[in-house]
Parts: sequence; C-alpha cells; structure tokens
Amino acid sequence: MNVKIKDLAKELQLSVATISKAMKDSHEISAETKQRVLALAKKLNYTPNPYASSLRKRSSKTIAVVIPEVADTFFSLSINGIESVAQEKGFHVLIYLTHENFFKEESILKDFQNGRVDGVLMSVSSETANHRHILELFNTEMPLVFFDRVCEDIHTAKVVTNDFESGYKATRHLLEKGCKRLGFLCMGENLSIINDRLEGFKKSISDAGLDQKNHFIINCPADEGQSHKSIKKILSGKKKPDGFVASVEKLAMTAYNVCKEEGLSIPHDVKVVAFSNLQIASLLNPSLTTITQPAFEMGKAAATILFKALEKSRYNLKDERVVIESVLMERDSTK
Amino acid sequence: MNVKIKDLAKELQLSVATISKAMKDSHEISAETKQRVLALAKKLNYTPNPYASSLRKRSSKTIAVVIPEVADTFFSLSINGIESVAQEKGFHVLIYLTHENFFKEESILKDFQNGRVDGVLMSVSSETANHRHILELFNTEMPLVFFDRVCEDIHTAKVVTNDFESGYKATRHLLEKGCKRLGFLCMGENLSIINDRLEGFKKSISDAGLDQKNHFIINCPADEGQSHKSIKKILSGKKKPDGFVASVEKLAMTAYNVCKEEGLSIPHDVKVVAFSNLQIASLLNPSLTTITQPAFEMGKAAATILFKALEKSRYNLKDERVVIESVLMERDSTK
DNA sequence: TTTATTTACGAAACCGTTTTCGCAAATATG
DNA sequence: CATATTTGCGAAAACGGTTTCGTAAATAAA
Repeated sequence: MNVKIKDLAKELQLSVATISKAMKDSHEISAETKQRVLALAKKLNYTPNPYASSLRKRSSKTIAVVIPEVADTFFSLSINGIESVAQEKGFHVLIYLTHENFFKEESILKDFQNGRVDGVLMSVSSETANHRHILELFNTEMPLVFFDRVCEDIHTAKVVTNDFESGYKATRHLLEKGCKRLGFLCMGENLSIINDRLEGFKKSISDAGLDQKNHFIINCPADEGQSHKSIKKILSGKKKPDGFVASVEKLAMTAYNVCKEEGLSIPHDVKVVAFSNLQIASLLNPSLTTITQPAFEMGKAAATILFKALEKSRYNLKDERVVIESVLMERDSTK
Repeated sequence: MNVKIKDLAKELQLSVATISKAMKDSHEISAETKQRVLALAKKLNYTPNPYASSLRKRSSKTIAVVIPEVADTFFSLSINGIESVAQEKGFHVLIYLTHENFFKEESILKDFQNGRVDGVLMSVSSETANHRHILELFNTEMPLVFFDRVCEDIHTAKVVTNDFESGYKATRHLLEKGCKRLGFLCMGENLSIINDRLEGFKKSISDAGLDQKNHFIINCPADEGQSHKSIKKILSGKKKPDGFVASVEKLAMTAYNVCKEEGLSIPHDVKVVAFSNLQIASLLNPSLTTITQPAFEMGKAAATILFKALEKSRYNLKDERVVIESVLMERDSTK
C-alpha cells in the first residue's frame, strides 16, 4: 500500500496525532514542526486515505447525481454545472443513471442509506409514479435537491424552469404562426414538469378561444421505437396535427424523423417547437425553434443549494424553490 | 447515524463477527442464524457502511472516469457503456472532467493515489503534452485503461477505433467527391489519435498522387471562439479549401456555423466529413457525413477490460489493445 | 469408547485517520 | 519568586466494518 501517516510519524519521530494535526494546519502545532511534516509529506507524496477520513469524520466529501441518462443535452450540460461547483468545493461526484427505470432508481437510492454520499442531486425517472423510495431517503435526513424533474410531494429544495409559462408560450407561438390543430408530445404522466408544460399548452389553447377537442396529447413511451410509431400513427390519420410541442428534446428528433419518412415538410406541413438544449438547433434541417432551458445554470444552482446545506448543518432545504427562466428561440421549424 | 452491525449483534445476542459473516453468506454460519440475521437486517434496513468496508478490505468498489467533458456525444455515449458494466458489477462511478485542462487533469489524478478508486478509465486532455502525472499513477499499480484518447507511452490497456484508416477513408471520400483542396481540422498536437487521423489524411493525399502543399492542417485551439476565427480565416483566404475533415465533432459544427455566416454552401462550396457520434447527424442542414465511432462499445470494452484486471489480481493490462472499427456514413454534406 | 474432525460461533486485531484529553515545559502575570 | 496560562505534543479511543484465530460442542472415524 501507499505511504501512511504512521510512516511519516516514524520518520520524523513524532506521534500520528501530531502529523494529522500538522497536515491540517492546526494551531496546536508549532510552525517548525508543520514545516517538517509538510516537507516530508510532499517528498513522500503522502495523501490521507479518504476512506479512513470519511469513516472517522462521518462525511465523505462526495455527492451523488441521479439522472435518467447522460446522452441528453439537458443532462450533460447540467452535469457540467454541477461538476463546476463540486470541483470548486473539492467534492467528488458519483454518477448514477436510471435509464428511466423505476427499479434501478429504487436500488440506487437504497445504496445511499449508509453514508456513501453527503448529499444527492436528482432528476426523477419518467417511470417513477411511486415516491416511497425517495421519501425513505429524504427521511434519513440526507440533503436532497431536485433539479428539473422534481417531485412535488417531497418537501425539499427544487430547481426548475418556468415550465407552465414555457408551455404556454410555445403553444401560443404555434397558434400565432397559424396552426389549427396541435399535438403535445409527452412521455408518461408521472413527471410534474411535463404536466406543467401540458397545462400551459391547454391554457394557451383555451385562452385563444379554441376547443381542446381539436388538439392532441400524444403519450410517447420511453422506448424510441414506440414513440416513433405513436407519432407516425397520429400523422397518418386524417385529422393530423399541423404543429407539435415536444416536451423533451428526444421527441422533437423523433418527430423530425417521422416527418422525413412521411414526406411532410417542416414548417410547411407541420411546425415544431421543442423543449431542447441542443446547441446545434440552428444547424438542423430546418433549424429548430426551441424552448431553451438554462441547463448549466440549473445544475449549478442545484449544486450550490446542496452545498449550502452541507456547509451549515442545520440549513433548511424545506421547499426552497428556484426558478430559472427558459427562453423561446424562434427558428425555421415554426416559420 | 444509521443502524450498525453492532445494533444487530445486540438485538440478536450474537457477536459482530457472526453478523458480518452471516451477511455475506459465510459457510461458517448455520443456516438458521443466517436467516435470523438477514431477516433483522431487512427489517431494520441495514446496509454496511461502505467506507468501513473499504478501509478494512482495501478496496472501494469504485472506479473513476476521467474525461475532457461530458457535453460531447462521444463521451456521453461512452459513459453509458461504462456505466452499464459498472452497474452490472455493482461498482460505483466517479466522474471527473478535465475541461481539456492539463493542470486539472494533474490534480485529479493525484487524488487517486490513496485508494479512493480501484481503477481508472481515462481519455486524456488535448492540452496534455507531458505524461508524468499519468505515469506516476500508473506506477502505483493502479489499474488503468485508456479509451479513445490514449497515451501511447504508458504501457497499459487501450481501447481505440481505427483512427488511421478512418482518417484515410474520410479523406479519400472527399477526394472522390471531387475536392481539390482539403483542410484537416484538429485541436492541438498532443493527441495521438488525432495525429493518427492526420496521418491517414496525409497518406490518402499522397496515395492519390497529390501534393501536400495544396492542403491545409488547421489547428483549432480548445476555445470555441478561437477555432471559429481560425476556420473563418482560412475560408476567407483566396486559396480556400473545398473540403474539411473535422477530427472532432465540435469542429464540424463550428465549420457549419462559419459556412453559414460566410454564405458558403455545404456541400456545393465546401464538403464536410466529421468524426462524430451525433445521432441526429442525418437531421442537420445539410445532413452530415460522419465517421461514426462505436462510442458505447468503446466505453463498454474499456470497462470490461478494467474489471477483468480488478477481478484477477495479477491480470496483465500491459499494452493490451482493442480496436473497434468506425464506420463512414455518407450523407449530404459530401454529396 | 476413544480420538479425530467438523460445525458454529466469539474475541480481538486491524484498516488509517481524527479527535479528545492529559500533561509537561515554557511563558506570562502579579 | 510563586502562581496562572499558554504552547506543543502524545496516548488512546473512536469510526464501523472484516478477518484471523481459538475453542467448545457436536459429529464422525477407529
């Protein structure tokens, strides 16, 4: 194994206690001794064993990030945000992917029960209807911050964007562009943020004095092939929509693919606006009108709140809610 | 704190040793006792403290993934591959981002010296010219596997794609499509895989009986704005290229943006082929011809090799090399 | 029946730190 | 000069498991 504190102690004829204190610049140790210790530590390339420290100090300097997947612009950007503050604080980041699977999410959270991490940042799976496993974690006093896909019935901090307004705006945008029959693409019925976006969609329609009956809500399962089929089906019906609001990025891409296959022109036959963080939205064919979420900022904000809670032992995360606004970027897919 | 092994011992009137053994189904413990222990453990929701175990067992069931960034299709897909095998093996995954920064990479690796992780998967930063910090880690006997951006002078396992051939093929493709003056977009001069791609580029040109002097190598720094400028400059010169090989995804996107600004048509004025894993390459305007790397498979392969080394203590990682082939997908950007 | 072996468990050391407490020597205070 | 206080350090007890080794009882072998 590597060099240990005991080795330094022997070499310098000091006790391990002294070494330990000297390493953390304790006032109990004389300047001269500190110098000697630091010098030898550097020479021998000593670094304390993190697990011994964690065990004794009951803190791991590690946080967990639990997300559905990483191959999604929103999540990869928010990881950047999270990592930027974790690195600054000297914390380590464990990544866990649920792949939208409830059981994976459940077993991942179970593992946090015993001190592996000091805090958790989480965006829940779309399959997750039952929140018992999250509540169980929450009840262990584990600092927990949701971002984006929050869980409204768990009373802890949440970082979201203005989903309702964005859904409203996206929809109004399509209506203003002349759409008569809209389709809202969503995945599952469990995610509150998607439901907020949907509420915005509905409100926008009724505010325009239109009838909900002429508009569709298309539920696309997590599976790519399935959602492809669902969208294809609705587009080959006789009352096909002339505009889509995609509540997640992936579904916009699926819609693009289907339109291509069906020979439908975007934006001529069908207009599309999507909740998306694709940096290359402007390079798509046609360029994609997006509701762009502040993904990096949301990750950063969530991590910042979590660290506040980690630093002040009795910081109250209860129901804190940060809303960072998304922005509608008009491009050719809704021209 | 949570429930500990001592609590179980007291409750069941057994020693902690017995509990510990029962939990791991040791043959020393009677079936009946095991049952009782497991039952109580489930009831009290007991899970062993991972750091206490790690300390005693000198193994952490954790691996580190060190990559330049996560907001890049290649890396996010390979994380998926890595995570899939880690999850299967019951391992935890720590993520570290270097942001292409040498010093960050250095300080990240330094932290692995003392048992925090059992193994490391790594793709080196483009700024990294000096490999001392990696060698230092390697010399601690830490199992280390490179993927994609490997370090040829460190004698450990590497997972790569056929970079030379791919560079060759991409270039030949452009020449076959009638390009007369090519530009190779690369970042820095440190990455061996980029250099391999470049060698393929050069070989392809000379094999075609052409003169290297009519072709450019455009070095684009990590910074987005800088590479934008570099590409813009070359495209506004009088001897501007009519074809690009982008050695990384991001540079292809930059080239697209520049062409758009300059009013140059792809593929009419400039053709583009890129090393890229964008799943939506076909939806770009124009759709992008890619050398698609098997990102998921590469991550998976790298992790699989690492776990082999972790399972057999004396497995020899020395210079093992896995090559997984990329595929050229012809699309409109080179039509 | 006697001896050898197996079964089932416990005591205690150990992993490498951190932290509390105690205690001399050095310095300050009156 | 006598008494307080400060300074600088070490002994030892945690932290929560795992593992080695010993041993009494139960069973098998002779």
